[in-house]
Amino acid sequence: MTYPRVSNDSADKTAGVPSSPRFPEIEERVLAYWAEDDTFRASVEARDAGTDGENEFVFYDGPPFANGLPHYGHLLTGYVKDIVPRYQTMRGKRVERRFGWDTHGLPAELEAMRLNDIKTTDEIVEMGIDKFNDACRASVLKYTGEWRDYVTRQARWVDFDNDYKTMNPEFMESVLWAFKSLFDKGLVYEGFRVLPYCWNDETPLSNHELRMDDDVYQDRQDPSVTVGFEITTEGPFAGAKVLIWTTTPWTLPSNLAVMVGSDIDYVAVQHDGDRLILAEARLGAYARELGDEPEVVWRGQGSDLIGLTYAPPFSYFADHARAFRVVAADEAVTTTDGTGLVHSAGAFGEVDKEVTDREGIEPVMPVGKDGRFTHPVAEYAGMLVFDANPHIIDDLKSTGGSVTPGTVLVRRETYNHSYPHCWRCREPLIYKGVESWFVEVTKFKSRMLELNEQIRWVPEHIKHGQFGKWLENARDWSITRNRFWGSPVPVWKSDDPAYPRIDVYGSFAEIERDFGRLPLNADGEPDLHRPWVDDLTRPNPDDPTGRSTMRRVSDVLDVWFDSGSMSFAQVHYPFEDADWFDHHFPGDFIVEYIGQTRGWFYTMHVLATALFDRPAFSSCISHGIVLGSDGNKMSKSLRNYPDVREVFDRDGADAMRWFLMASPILRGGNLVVTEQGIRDAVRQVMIPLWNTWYFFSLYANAEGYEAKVGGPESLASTDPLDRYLLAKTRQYVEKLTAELDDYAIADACETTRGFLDVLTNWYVRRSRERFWEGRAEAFETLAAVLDTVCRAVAPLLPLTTEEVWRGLTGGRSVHLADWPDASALPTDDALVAAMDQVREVCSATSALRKAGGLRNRLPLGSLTVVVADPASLEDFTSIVADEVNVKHVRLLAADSPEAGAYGISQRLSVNARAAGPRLGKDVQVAIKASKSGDWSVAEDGTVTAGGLALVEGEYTLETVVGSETDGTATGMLPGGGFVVLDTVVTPELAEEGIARDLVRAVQQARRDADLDVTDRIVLTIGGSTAVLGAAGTHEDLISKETLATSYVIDEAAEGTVVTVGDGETATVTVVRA
RNA sequence: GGGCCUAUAGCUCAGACGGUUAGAGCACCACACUGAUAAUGUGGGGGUCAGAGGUUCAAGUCCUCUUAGGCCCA
Repeated sequence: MTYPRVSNDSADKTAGVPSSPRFPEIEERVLAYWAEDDTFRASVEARDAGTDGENEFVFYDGPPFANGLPHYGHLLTGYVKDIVPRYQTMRGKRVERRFGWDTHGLPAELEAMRLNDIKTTDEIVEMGIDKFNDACRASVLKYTGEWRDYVTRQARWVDFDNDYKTMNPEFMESVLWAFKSLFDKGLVYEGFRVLPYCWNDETPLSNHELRMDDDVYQDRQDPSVTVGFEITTEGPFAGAKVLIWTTTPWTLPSNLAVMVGSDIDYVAVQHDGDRLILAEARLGAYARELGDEPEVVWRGQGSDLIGLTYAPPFSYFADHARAFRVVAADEAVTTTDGTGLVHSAGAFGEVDKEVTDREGIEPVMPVGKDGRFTHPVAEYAGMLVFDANPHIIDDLKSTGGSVTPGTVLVRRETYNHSYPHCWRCREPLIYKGVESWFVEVTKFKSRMLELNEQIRWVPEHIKHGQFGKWLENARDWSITRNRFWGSPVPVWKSDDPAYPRIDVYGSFAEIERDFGRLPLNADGEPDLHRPWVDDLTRPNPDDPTGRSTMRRVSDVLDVWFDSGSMSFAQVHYPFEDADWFDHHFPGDFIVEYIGQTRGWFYTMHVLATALFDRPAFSSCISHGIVLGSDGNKMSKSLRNYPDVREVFDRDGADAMRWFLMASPILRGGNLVVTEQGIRDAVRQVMIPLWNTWYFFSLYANAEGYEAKVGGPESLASTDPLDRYLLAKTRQYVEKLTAELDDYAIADACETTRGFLDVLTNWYVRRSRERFWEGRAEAFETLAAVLDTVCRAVAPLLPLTTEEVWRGLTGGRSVHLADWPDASALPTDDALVAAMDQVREVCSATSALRKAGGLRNRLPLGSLTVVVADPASLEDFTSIVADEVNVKHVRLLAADSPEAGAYGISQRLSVNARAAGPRLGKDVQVAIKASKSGDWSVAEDGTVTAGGLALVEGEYTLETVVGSETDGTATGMLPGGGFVVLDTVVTPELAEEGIARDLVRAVQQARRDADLDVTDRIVLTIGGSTAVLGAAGTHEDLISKETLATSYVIDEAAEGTVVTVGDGETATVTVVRA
């Protein structure tokens, strides 16, 4: 037993290579071997980093937030994160791969709140921030073990021991450094911003959280009101009323302005003694109140109204500076609903805030963090804003409470609309202004766009599409959250506005310098988390009275600030490894799903631009979204996707890898996960590869042959099939290398699938006999190709190729091997082209047999192949003869007289690409003529079609052959030329056909008897006269093919009854010799 | 409402520069082949290339609009 030379199979070593492998079991054994052998570490360390890391390929792991188990999306990304580094490693690069964990943020806090059954931030404070943050820490670490299991099982090589976590003090110190650096560059400021806000959870939500679930937007019924505000500007409009419409009546006490569109047409109409102003386009919608043909007393545009002042609907902020004016907001005002005039409540809407800022109006905030009204809105104080709506409407109707006289309620109704709800508590959100610190992204946006030009995006359209557009519209980034579990905002402020001072810290050392100590947690370790960092206070140095204190602002940083910092924070830059970082930035490669264009890709790019004036990464694959088997988002409750562990156990990690990597998802499309698709990967790729290996081992073992992979014999065969395979392998490796260099992983899979098809369904099938004969050059060739293919496919099927390659070579690991050198393989494009033509010849001949009802085992006399260059096929006539089972193959030149004799007619086809530009419109005439037969060839060879002379190159003339004549059948070849099959069945041929049928019957009997391929047999054949005759004539053939050492022909023999030839009956008996 | 992507066989997708008979894999049917194969080969059915208009001698391909889906933004 020579093969497998090494196997991880602890079972019977003498069993050889299994013909029907159980891939998941093989995978488990390979994984165990890797773990024991520490192959991953060896593969990294086998490559030298080079001077200043010039030989390193830098990969950044985008940190997942591990608050649940990995799903297909994570696995998909993980496979890409494995393939590219594996490939680069084999190309000779040193590729460190550190796993990263995103640990901070609201999801962790919410999980901790759920586990501790608390609902509000007050309860968190009550519980103790230290205890709460301990709970957060525990919750984010809860799944790390499972993640490691899944990632290991999927055969992703990544360093878990030397990982990074965003909550580690070193990481957080680098984050502080980043904040301080931005502050020092003048790129950080404190401001006030409107965000979606959950009053129940007492937290603003990021856009990301807003869209956490599909059902965040739910239909909701809200009251909607149309209210008129009285104009106070002296002049023609005095006393008229501007009509506004809102679905949030509770924002009316905070009204600060009315927005109009400058170019929108407005009218004033007379109604019950009032003049009401609204958009002309909205008159119809108010017919109920205003009548079908209201009396229009004024017409104009929004620009005519701008600057008018009005009495605010409520008197709470009556003296507010610069407020209660009609202002322009062309981008925000439409006439699709409402009145064409929009009320602006400053801090309760994004557009509202933008407009009031522009107009220099300070926002007001009479709503507390719990969503209840506060001072000065006395009538509704303590009421949740939604609960206050009916009271506010009642007061508007009766002009009661603090409603300003002159304000009128024109209409009240209920309004159904899609409204955002908190993804966690399902309560309706409000928009609310909150204090926040910002990175002034707008200041360096143009530089971000410039640096984006240096990034290679896959797919390419992301660069100027989704990512580029997002950059163009970048707004300042709100980086603080009024929460608990996160990196602290390293800002200390004086608590007395009379003595203002702000200190920003960028390191432990700076903190220790000013506070005399480090923030220490309960275990006495330096810890930048709350509450420890909050404990650091000191007297305000700028306060001569000594009474005011420097206190940290209570916010923590947005988690995206953490993950955007990973490139430098994972190595504790600039406190350690500053030199290393300098040579490893930007990173060479990152990959995540397309949504990260506004997440991780974006925050990495923002911070890299602002801090280093460089992009953070050179190449980025941005893949699509994985969908369930029904085309919808994967959902646990719908059970619309196969269980990950079940797939690992049943089909294996390589099958799943192939399915995902070969799919359109890496070109930016979406992917529907189906079990069928995963099984197809096994069938189309893994089994062909494995069976080629099994085939090799079967015959090499039978022969006791050991191939010398890598030796001079490997590529030395002169056999045409071997030379063809080697040349084809070279083409394959060249193509694959180019594709992987381009990150075109799906293309690489398709290329591989096509190559394996040639390998197994042409080379191996056509070479069976030579292997059976034990031909050394065949073994050497196939071994060399298997070695090459294993190495080339190793990144795409790391587990399967490992088992095959080690079994073939006895080496330590295919992943320690070098990427195959295509240039070492013979190049012979002509040979490859000739073989492709040979396959066409066989294909065409098979079709003729099929049409003529001539079964394949029946030998035929001859096949004539008529092609342009018959010499190129000379080496392959025996292959053709064997493949299509004919006695002789004749090659004829297409222009030879004899070939002409087969021709029935000629066909003219016009090459439109060549003739079109010259002939213009007439080319259509020529084409039509060529099809209808209205063309001719003159004596001198001039071709005329439809009366138009064609010049050389504008047409091709082909000989067309008929389907059948007596005793022959003819068929066209796709690339030009044709084949002529001699269909005459002589008695000799018929007899040999029967003999072949007998061989087949005996082989089946051998199998049925469970004989080994090398077992010798005693064979007895009986049957009709024709059968006995064939068995006698072809005794040599039959006994050789079936390994019969004893060969008996006995008319009366009993045995398995089979039908052979043209309805003849035979009996065969097979006994092991 | 805006931006990007997608729309080709029952399914999943290819289709440089526009070139006149639009391909592949899977699935289906028939036949053949099979001592490596869970296969394979041959043939067959299956297409208004989402729709409409335009440019052109010629459009699946280029332009405009529309429709549907996805992603993002508002």
